[in-house]
Amino acid sequence: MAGRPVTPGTPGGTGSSGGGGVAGIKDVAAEARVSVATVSRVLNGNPAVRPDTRDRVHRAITALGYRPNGVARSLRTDQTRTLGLVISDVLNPFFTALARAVEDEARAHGYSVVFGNADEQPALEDHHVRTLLERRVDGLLLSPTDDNASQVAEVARSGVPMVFVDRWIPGCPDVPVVRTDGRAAIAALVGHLHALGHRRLAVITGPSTTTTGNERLDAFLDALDAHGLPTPGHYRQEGDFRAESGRLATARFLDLPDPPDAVFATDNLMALGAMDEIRSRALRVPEDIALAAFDDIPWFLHTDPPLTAIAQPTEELGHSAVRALVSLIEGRPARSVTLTADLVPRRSCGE
Amino acid sequence: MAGRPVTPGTPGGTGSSGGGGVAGIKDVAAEARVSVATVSRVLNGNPAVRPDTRDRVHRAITALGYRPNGVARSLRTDQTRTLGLVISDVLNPFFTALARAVEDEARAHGYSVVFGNADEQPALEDHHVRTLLERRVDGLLLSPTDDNASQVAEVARSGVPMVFVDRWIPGCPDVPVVRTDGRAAIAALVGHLHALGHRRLAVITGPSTTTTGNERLDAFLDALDAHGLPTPGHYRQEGDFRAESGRLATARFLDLPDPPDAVFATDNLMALGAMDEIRSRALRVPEDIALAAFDDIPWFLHTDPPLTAIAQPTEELGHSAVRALVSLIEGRPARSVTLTADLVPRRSCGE
DNA sequence: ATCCTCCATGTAATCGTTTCCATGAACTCC
DNA sequence: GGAGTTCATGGAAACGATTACATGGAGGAT
Repeated sequence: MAGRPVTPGTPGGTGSSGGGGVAGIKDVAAEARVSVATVSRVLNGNPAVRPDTRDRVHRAITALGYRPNGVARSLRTDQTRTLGLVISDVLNPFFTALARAVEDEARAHGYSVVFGNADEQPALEDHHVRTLLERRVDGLLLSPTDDNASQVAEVARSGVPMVFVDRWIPGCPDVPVVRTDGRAAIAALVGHLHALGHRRLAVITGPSTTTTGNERLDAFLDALDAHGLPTPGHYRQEGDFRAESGRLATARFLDLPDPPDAVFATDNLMALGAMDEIRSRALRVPEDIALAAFDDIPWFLHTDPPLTAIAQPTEELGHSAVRALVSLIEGRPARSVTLTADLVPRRSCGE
Repeated sequence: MAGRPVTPGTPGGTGSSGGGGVAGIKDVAAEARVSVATVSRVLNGNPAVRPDTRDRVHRAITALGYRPNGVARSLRTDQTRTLGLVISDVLNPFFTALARAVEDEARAHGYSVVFGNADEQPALEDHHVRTLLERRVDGLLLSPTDDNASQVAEVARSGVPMVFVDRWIPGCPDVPVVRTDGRAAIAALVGHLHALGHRRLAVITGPSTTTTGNERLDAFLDALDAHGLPTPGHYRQEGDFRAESGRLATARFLDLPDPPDAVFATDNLMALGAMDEIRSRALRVPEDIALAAFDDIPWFLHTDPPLTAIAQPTEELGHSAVRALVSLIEGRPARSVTLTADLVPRRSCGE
């Protein structure tokens, strides 16, 4: 609120040094007996500085413990060397792994990453996009929570480069999409379930406002069709990609007069919820009901039983997304990238 | 590298608007036919603006899609409304949950959070601290990877408020510590194991350069002592808080002529590694060997068998840490906070 | 010896805000 | 009706860096 009081100061004086504040470029210049321009040149590796001058400046820098002010630098150069990443849910291990991959690749390119956790709430997502834009990030990585394009329009208007990762919003031809195509893996999963004798296959989808939610459902229905399996509406429940919704959906399935003999959760958190519910009813997986999930995580190896899952190349996803975004930032074009997912069969669907 | 070329521009002209760039406060002022000072007042909720003027400015803002430049604002006000959080490992669900709690509380106070993932590497941690300091975060939340205090000294010198969370560095009396005391819970765990008949208790510790590593080991040894149990050196292996080290340590234990009948992993990732190794040898938990972990996570309910764990109040930890840091930032004093952990017994140590 | 070139360095404008102070208009009060 | 108040607004100086342009000295060519 209050801000810092502005003291008039001595015009042409030592500048920022004054009393006991943090050393500024002027202090370094004074200490090294050169101009601020020269200090700046040394800072930026400009070769037009004599070696001895350069040394003198370096000594002054260490003597004063000077650290360049990134804010001032950003204002002048109009770049923050910062990327914004808005993800849907930090507690979801898939997004955590993605975030980590993004940070790694960004650091390799000399960028920091500011995260925003949308928690699957469009309003929070909006908040983060707005904040990141105000902070003038050089580029934005977005995994949209719903298909509301209002924020995206704003971003586009602001001219900030943007890339969609994992999920995207239809009708944004200028925004590259880096994602995984799960169709083939889902088809393989349905084949796997069919081969193991399961015929009543149910699915817990994500929100229909997300592309991943729709795509996974479509692929699942197509695959059922290909195997001549029925697709009754009550074998389909919409979740919100979080554990509780998976539990609820599973409860509805199990309350049915003819419960499914296999459940496919379209993300790992909903699979966790499904397991909660199945366990609370003292049912066994896969004998009583089979279970499979989209997104593989290390814990799935050790669940009871080990869970069959569809694994995305998460790391590659994050790296590609950053590469695309950096291209855009540096004025080069960027193309969309589509990777493929793999089925990892374990015991949860049967032997 | 190149930066933006600086064009001389018309002195006293329209300023930043010029061609097709992003609208600046000058453009808003021109559009609303007021001075930039008035626009700034409206932006900052200064009451000394006539309502009709305020409306005019608001209309201009929306008409131009103006978004204040946070970088310029930060330069002027000397605050970024940003907190830095350097955590040891994003892939560790404990830190993920912590990060989420931190972000929530920070947002409630009007701050954004910039994350740095140290990946348990001191060099990376240094990099992030340096970067965050250059970006002039208003405060720093640190969970130090080792006990090297060099970076901390730098931070202290830079005058940036700092709070340690979870782990800390001894000998920094001015830095508040927000952490969990696990001693009682560890004593309870040892009692639990003893009551179930286990006598050969082994521990996988964290690095001895971390306070949490030392504290958990000490508490464990003290508890063993209290029960009159031996503490042979080969029942102690130092890990690095990551899965692979837990696997390795467990392998060493199992290769012993007299392997332990219970293993306590001092974090969840090392417990995961331990399970990997136990499973690969076709041993059963808890019949062949009991297993318990520090840090509880949702998946532990569904592992085979459900894992006994020590749960930290993660959310409260994150919230308290942010509150302490915000206090410091606003010039108020901040006290250290110590919370307590609880034992959550499940099947992995016996019935 | 003179002029030209090149190189290292300094001077000052600039980025987009915030905020101190000055200004002038509209009131109030006697 | 004049003097003092209050109030809304504008002008201009910062914040700390980068960088175009000016400057002056050394060295080379003639």
